[in-house]
Amino acid sequence: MADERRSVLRRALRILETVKDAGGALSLSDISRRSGVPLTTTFRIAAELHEWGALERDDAGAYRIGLRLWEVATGTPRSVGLQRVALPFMLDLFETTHRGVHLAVREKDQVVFVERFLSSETATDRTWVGGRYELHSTAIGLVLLAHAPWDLQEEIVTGPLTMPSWSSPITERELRQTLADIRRTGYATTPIRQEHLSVATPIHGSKGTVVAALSLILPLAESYGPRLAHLQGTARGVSRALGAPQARRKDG
Amino acid sequence: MADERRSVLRRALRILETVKDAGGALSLSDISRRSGVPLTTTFRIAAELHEWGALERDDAGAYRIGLRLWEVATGTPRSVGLQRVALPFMLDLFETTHRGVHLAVREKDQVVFVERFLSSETATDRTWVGGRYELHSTAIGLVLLAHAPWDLQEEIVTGPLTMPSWSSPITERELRQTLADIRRTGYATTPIRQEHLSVATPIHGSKGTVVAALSLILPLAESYGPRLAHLQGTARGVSRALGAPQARRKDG
DNA sequence: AGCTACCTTTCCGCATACTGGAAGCGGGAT
DNA sequence: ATCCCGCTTCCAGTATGCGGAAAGGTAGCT
Repeated sequence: MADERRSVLRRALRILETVKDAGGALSLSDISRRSGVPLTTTFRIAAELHEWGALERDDAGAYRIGLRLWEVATGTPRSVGLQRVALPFMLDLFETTHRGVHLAVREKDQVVFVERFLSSETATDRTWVGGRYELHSTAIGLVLLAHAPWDLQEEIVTGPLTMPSWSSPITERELRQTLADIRRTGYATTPIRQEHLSVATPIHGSKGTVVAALSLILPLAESYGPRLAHLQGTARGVSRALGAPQARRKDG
Repeated sequence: MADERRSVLRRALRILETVKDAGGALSLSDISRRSGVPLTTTFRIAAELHEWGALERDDAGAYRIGLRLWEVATGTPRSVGLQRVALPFMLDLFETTHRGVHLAVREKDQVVFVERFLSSETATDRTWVGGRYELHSTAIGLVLLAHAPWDLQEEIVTGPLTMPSWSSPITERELRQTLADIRRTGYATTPIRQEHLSVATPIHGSKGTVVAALSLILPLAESYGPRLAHLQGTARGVSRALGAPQARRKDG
């Protein structure tokens, strides 16, 4: 908050995010309190956002995210564009395996889930579409990290490696080794809450670089060999549909 | 352009929309030209949007809609919220009928498609998710119009009733009758390009009002009776999942 | 009814944050 | 080597956004 300069635009975006984070509808005063933007200013900006359609008001007058903003977001190449291509492949994988399927991309130093299907047994999964998570603590994030720009990898590898409570800690050395293994073998695995195993593999874009990752959640008991082949086949299918070069091995 | 007062926010939103409408990535100068915002100003605003994540830059430096904006749009109740609830019902309907299925809501005087599945034979369909269309020229729009606020209905009914080229013109009197019929029978039909028939029915929200509509695209030759029952059953399922009161008939 | 409490909206003088032309930079084409 | 086009930085002027104060609204309580 300290270094955040004043600016209508920044405040407007903060207001949008505040409303989004609330989940439901928010009153004007609520927005003002939660965002830290003075009430009068919130009023003015919210009114403008409402006029345009980025915010809507329900019958009680409370604000929520507007359809027009969603329409614009419909044009996001890395989420909607990717999702549109990947959906049929994911559905196919889901129907044949009946295991949780996740599709994610990297946004800076985090992983963002773009689409997912949950099997009944993994329905307790805490992730959600549009949510952000650490790169180094899940298989899907590790795949994305292993193919991220070198300086980002260094930054994360040498940074604090906090892990989920149910997972064992990891050292810098181990993580480096893990990332190298992922690049070599083409897939990553991580246990999930001592009951399941997440297996993830990269998806390549038209320039051959890794643009996303696909993962499958399996019961720990199940051997993952056959599923991995299926997962990788699906990922290859998506990559091909995205126009990826058919090279045998290509890292970005 | 004349009455549109200057304002960073308005210009920022216009820039976002310009980038969205372009479909792909746009250079800074392109954004400036297309949006009519002076180059320097475009530069400043685009930089701010980029910093926040509402815009991204590809490797050529061109701008496209950013993931962060999409994340915020993930919290849009009327599209994503509705879609999340309706998806399984729609998939079920699609799998049993193998006909095009559309889900749409009303935004002011237009219909916006929120989700759809196309059968192979209706793949030439010109609509797209996030697209806007006239309320009075499709079955799904007519359903939404029939349950819209009275003054909006009046405005449209008495306004210019332009129709798609392949469709026959309609008079004010006919349209009023059509809307009344829709409210009475609970569904609407319109022919689509002389080959198909669109059948649509309303979806009710937790307050009993019509919040969306569902449609099915059938070959004109096929009798729509059985499909209509299926469609209405699906719509009832979605309404129930949205917490709609189980009333036999309730108009909003 | 009257009172209180809270939320929304309007008002307005102040000054700050936005503006956009001009000029400098860089890179690709002729 | 020169031109052209697009991106970025600079800067002085002022339009535009700012936010406290006070006026409407509405709901709940005594």
